[in-house]
Formats: sequence, structure tokens, C-alpha cells
Amino acid sequence: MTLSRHDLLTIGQLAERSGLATSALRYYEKLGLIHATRTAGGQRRYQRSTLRRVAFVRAAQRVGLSLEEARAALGRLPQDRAPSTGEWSGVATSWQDRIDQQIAELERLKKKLGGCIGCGCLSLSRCALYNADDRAGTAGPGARYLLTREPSTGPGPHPPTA
Amino acid sequence: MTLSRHDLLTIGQLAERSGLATSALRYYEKLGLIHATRTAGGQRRYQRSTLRRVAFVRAAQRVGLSLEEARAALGRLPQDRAPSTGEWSGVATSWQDRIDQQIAELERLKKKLGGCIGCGCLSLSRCALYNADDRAGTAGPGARYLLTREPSTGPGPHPPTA
DNA sequence: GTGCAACTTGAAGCCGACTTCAAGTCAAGC
DNA sequence: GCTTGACTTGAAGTCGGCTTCAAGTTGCAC
Repeated sequence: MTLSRHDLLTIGQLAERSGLATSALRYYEKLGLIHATRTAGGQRRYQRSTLRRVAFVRAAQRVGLSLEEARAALGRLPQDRAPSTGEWSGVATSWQDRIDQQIAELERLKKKLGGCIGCGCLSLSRCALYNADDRAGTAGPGARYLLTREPSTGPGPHPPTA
Repeated sequence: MTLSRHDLLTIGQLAERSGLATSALRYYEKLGLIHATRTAGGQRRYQRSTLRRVAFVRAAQRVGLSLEEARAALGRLPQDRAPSTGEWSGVATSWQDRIDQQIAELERLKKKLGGCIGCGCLSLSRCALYNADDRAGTAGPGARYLLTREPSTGPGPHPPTA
């Protein structure tokens, strides 16, 4: 919890504070999402601002961005200081738009399910579920994400993740 | 488009009608999601009801379920006929609950982003984004899904993918 | 100056949901 | 009966986002 020297964080400290594993941080570095200086012995030392970058990346993921997309978005923000209101609001509003789209999509799906309850559905060719935008939208496997914090203990047990 | 004989579909026909690749259908079969009879020569033939099962699985995925979870859910519905209103409504309402949770999560995130716009945020330790449930919730990578139709090239006002 | 936790590296592994491949077989229209 | 496209198989590959591993090195408290 206490900083060792200066304001530099070891990878372990950054991991603890960001909630990410050290392996993930090294991975982020490899992808160019964060950057570290090195000690004489070769160990990583992070500036406190890295904490912000990491938080930004995590938030980006929750908005549905890939790490690559997060990297692109990071490029539009200042490196070593907090972004200004103006700088941030551009990013934030575009993310909010994404979120709105995602919500709209979920609402549509929910409504379809409701319709199906009403119509005693799943009777082929009549049901909205079947003739959904599947056909249109399925060009490939596609990135199909669904925000879901902890499917956990509830109705949905989720993949063990090893 | 026309059925060859009886009411049985070849894998190609099922693929075309369901919008899935034949490879995906074989994969589903391997997982026990769908089932096929075989011709004398060993080729798969599907009953029309398989179309319903496939549609069900796709819908399950959109709700955020894994194929394994979809398989479990399928087990609660009749094999070869359309489910009754009662049978279906149980599934549908539980899915709607999931969707509601997902929507709620997105709303929370959106609100946080809005707060950040207001506060000129990302200034560490003050920002909601940082002290989000990240710490608490991050036991691992977790299944993190975000419903998003086309991450790239869409209407979405988001960063250039490359 | 030593002991030990925390760090270093690259390579390999894992997960889910598929796709791709190669080499061979089947079905059906002419 | 032949041709041709649709089908068969198992194994391996892909993708994103990491984790795990093994074997060696650093940093710091005592």
C-alpha cells in the first residue's frame, strides 16, 4: 500500500492497486497500452499515471472495446496527466453512445422474448426470434459480446476460467 | 429452399435456413445441442424441429449464455415439438431477467461516464470509474460480454479499429 | 552480506466457439 | 453410369485476453 520510493510503483503494487494480475500488466505493456521505466536491474517501475491508464483500459473493456481499440482511444488522451474535461468528454460521450446502442439491442431482444411468451411461440416462421437480424448480421463468427458482470451463482453458472 | 424428401433437411439446407455454417452445426452436434439421423451413406438428415433448436441456441447466446448453458436450457424444453406457452414462458422470463441485469449494468456504467464528464475526472481516487466494482469483482478475467453487433465499421462513433 | 519475496524472460497453455484443411464418399440430375 | 457438388471425418488452426511455467535475477530488510 505504501510507495517504496519516489512515486514509482512496482508491478506488484500496480497489480494490487489496479486489481489486475501482474501477468496482465506485462501483457498490456506488450500491447503498448502502458509503459514502464526500468531499474538498473531491469525491473519495471510505473508512474502513478499508469494507474489511470489501466483504469481507462478496464473501462473501455466494459464498454465493449477490444484492447486494440482501447489503445487507439488512449492515444487521444494525454500521456502523463489527467485529461481535461474537454478531452475526456469526447471519449465519454462516444462510449455512452455505444452503451445506448447496446441497451437498445437488449431491449429489442427482451421485447421479442415477451412477444414469444404471448404467442406460445417458437412455432417457426411466425416467431420474431427466428427471423431476427441473425441472417443479416451473421457475416461470420463476429465479436459477440454481452455485458454480464458475474453470471455467477445465479441462474447462470459461468465458465470456470481455470 | 425446397425440401428434398420427406421433411428432412440436409446439413446444407439447415445451414442456409438457420444462417449458421455447416461446420457450426457439426460442432453443435458434437456438443449435443442438436441431433441428426443418418442416410444409408452416412450423411446427416435433420428434422425440421432442429431449426427451432438452433434458433433457440442462437437466442440463448444473445442473452449471454454459453453453448453449455444453452444445452442445459434446451433440456428443459420438449425435443420434437414447439414448447407450450407455459414451458416457454419460464425460460423466457428468466432470460428477460438476465437482460434486465445486463441493461442495469450498462446504465450504471453510462451514469459513471456521465459523472466523469461533469467532474473533469480521471483524477484518481475521486473518480467513480476507478473505484468501480472492479476491485471487488475481479477474481479473474471473468466472462465479460458486451452485446455489440458489429464492433467495427458500424454506425458506432467509436475509434478507428486499426 | 544474506535470505527470500518479488521480480525477469519467452514460450506454451487455456477458454469458447468456431473455421479450415485434406482426403475421401455420397446423392442426384442428366 | 457419370459427373459434380454436397457431404464425411478428425485434427489442427484462429482469435482475444490472458495465465502458467521454468529457470534465473533483483531488491530490500535484517
